[in-house]
Amino acid sequence: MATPQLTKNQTMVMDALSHSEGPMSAYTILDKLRDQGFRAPLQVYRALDKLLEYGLVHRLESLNAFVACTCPHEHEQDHGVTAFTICEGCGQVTEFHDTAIEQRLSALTRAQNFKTEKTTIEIRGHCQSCA
Amino acid sequence: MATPQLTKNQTMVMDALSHSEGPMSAYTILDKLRDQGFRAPLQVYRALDKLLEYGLVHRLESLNAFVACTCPHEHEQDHGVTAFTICEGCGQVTEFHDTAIEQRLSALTRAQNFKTEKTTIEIRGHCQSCA
DNA sequence: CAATTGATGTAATAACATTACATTAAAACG
DNA sequence: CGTTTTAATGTAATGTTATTACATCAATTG
Ligand SMILES: [Zn+2]
Ligand SMILES: [Zn+2]
Ligand SMILES: [Zn+2]
Ligand SMILES: [Zn+2]
Repeated sequence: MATPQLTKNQTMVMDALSHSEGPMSAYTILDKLRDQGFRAPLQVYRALDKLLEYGLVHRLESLNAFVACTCPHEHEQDHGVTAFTICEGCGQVTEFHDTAIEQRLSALTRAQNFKTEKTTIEIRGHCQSCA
Repeated sequence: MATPQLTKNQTMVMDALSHSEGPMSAYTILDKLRDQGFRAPLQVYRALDKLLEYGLVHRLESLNAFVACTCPHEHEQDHGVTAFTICEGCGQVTEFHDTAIEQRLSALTRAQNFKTEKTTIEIRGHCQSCA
């Protein structure tokens, strides 16, 4: 699915995430955008839903927060299994992809006849600077 | 860390999870235990904190819910990386462990000098029956 | 027994997310 | 162009998940 032109609200949320150092919760995004006219959580959640659908943003399940995708390649379609390291010290999030992991998980789920739709891999710990 | 004797509240929460078909949210557990004297969320959350610490229970980040550990071996200590398949259809959760995944993740995090404390792997999709 | 530590009870509040309904903007079509 | 349809937005209310604060009680320790 090619990414369509973003709407006004989608663009504002995307910009907020892109310019952020780390992940932000929906309510943090809302606060950042209040002086640009945002009033209600739903404005953020609706924009996030689309951005997630387009693959421009990822949700971090263990933080209830969102980050802009840092994949180098374009977001034309699904970019396979995405994994993250998340530093408890500085909040830094690093996105990475690994085909070995992907293939191993694929083999394991195939063995139990499980049809995968979405895979979450989040590694909490401390980065080099915060160790 | 050897698992100490469970307290009254911890035992009730553990039993509720053990006898449940699938994962339960903290508030669902609270409702199940109301007629056994539970009144407030904190009674559940405090018990869950301990059960998680002892490795008897796992938290599913993508569901905000909890399941009893189904590991065959005893819970004397950390049982490495735990992964789950979660069926969107019937709610069935399957816990599994794989050293290949564990080693690959270990290599990847070591490469970025990241010190792992907790790893979350959750695979959402449909089980064989619900495919 | 006094002091400390761990567990519990209760209320209030914070943080995260969705439902419902009205309105407006954009796209598709004759 | 005007009509129909679809997508996006605005707003309020509510639902769900989790924590803070403070008082009490029980078990352990010296
Ligand atoms: Zn990405
Ligand atoms: Zn750090
Ligand atoms: Zn387990
Ligand atoms: Zn199923």
